[in-house]
Amino acid sequence: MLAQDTRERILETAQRLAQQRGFNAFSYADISEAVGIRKASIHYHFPSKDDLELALLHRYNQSFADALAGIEQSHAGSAARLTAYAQLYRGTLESGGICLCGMMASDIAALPELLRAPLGEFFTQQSDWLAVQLESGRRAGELVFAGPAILQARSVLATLQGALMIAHALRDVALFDSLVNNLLAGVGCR
Amino acid sequence: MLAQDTRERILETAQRLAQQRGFNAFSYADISEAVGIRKASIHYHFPSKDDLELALLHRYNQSFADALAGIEQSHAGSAARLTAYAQLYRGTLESGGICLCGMMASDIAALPELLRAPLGEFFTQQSDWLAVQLESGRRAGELVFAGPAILQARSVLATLQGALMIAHALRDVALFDSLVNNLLAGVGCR
DNA sequence: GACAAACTACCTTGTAGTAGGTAATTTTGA
DNA sequence: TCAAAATTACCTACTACAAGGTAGTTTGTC
Repeated sequence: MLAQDTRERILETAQRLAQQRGFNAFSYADISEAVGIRKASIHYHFPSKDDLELALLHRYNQSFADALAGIEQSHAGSAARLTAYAQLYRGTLESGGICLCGMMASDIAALPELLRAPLGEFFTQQSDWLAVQLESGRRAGELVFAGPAILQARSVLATLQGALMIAHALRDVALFDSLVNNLLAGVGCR
Repeated sequence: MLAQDTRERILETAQRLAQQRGFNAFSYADISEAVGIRKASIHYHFPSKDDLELALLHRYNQSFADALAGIEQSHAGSAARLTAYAQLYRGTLESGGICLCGMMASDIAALPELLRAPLGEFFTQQSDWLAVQLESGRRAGELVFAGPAILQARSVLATLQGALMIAHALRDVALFDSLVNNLLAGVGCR
């Protein structure tokens, strides 16, 4: 088995566990069992848990950047793009977790300081992208909302994160869907 | 010292730590140090951590019920009541934490099953109260929004929880304030 | 032979929880 | 009424276990 393969499987497992349970509720032993290697071998790839968590965040930011680019390529209108964006979150909900960065935001006070920067980047990245979509949608007459697009973007992000968290706790995907519908209707999506 | 006193101080400390760090990031040792009694004495009041966490949730639900009654008594209009409601969350943010139930929602998969019911009650309690305020505000011509009040109420709750979480992670109270302003403006509050 | 990637075997610390004891207070019954 | 019995609220000292992490070794591949 290739090294990159194992490294990737460790990251995948760690991400899944972190999104499902939280950053202080998964262990090297959990990963070890799921991946099928010994605990010490994980330390070979990620010497400390801090290293693993940092890699997790960077990977997540990158995968979201890719997903945003994918949405822009496959969806033309702003309304369609926002809808597709919400589906990204719905996916994590269906696999039993919340947004990795939402989870990290909750757990931040119990995590190493060096995770703050990439976490901040995530929220900035998402808000900025949403603001671009909202603004261009408004200019095209496709969307309707008041005030600065960046403020509306942050509000959309907060609502999605909150909806994800609540729907996760109540194990109610339909609740998430209805909140997303309401949210999109609020910016003029038909 | 009275027993009720010690019990209460344990609960206060545990709540603060849970809101700041999360349910899997505070220990009996942490509480022991803060309260000034031995670890074993906490087990006298709360035999298991499950017992403590359950008591924490019940206490939180009760304190929120009291707070809602207080708002109804001290604030007349729906807009004023919604504003006061948002300030409840702002308080926890300023003391370095998020909503206890928001934190528990994130951590739910790593927590005992018996906490699900009281957690669900919290979200129902809050949504229902918000729906009453929204509906009566709309009838009085004080508020403006489309669709069922209960859906709008859940949306408001999700946004507040999400805003709290993000502002907590970024340590940015001003961000929370701007999101609250935007949220209230969205239902027609002036 | 050199290196990467895994292994076994261990260490230290921190975790919830238990056993048993003690001093002070409260309850009980002749 | 007042001593015996029970209860409360704490303590010291411990257990069992799981956590992250380390040292040194083996295995397989260029």
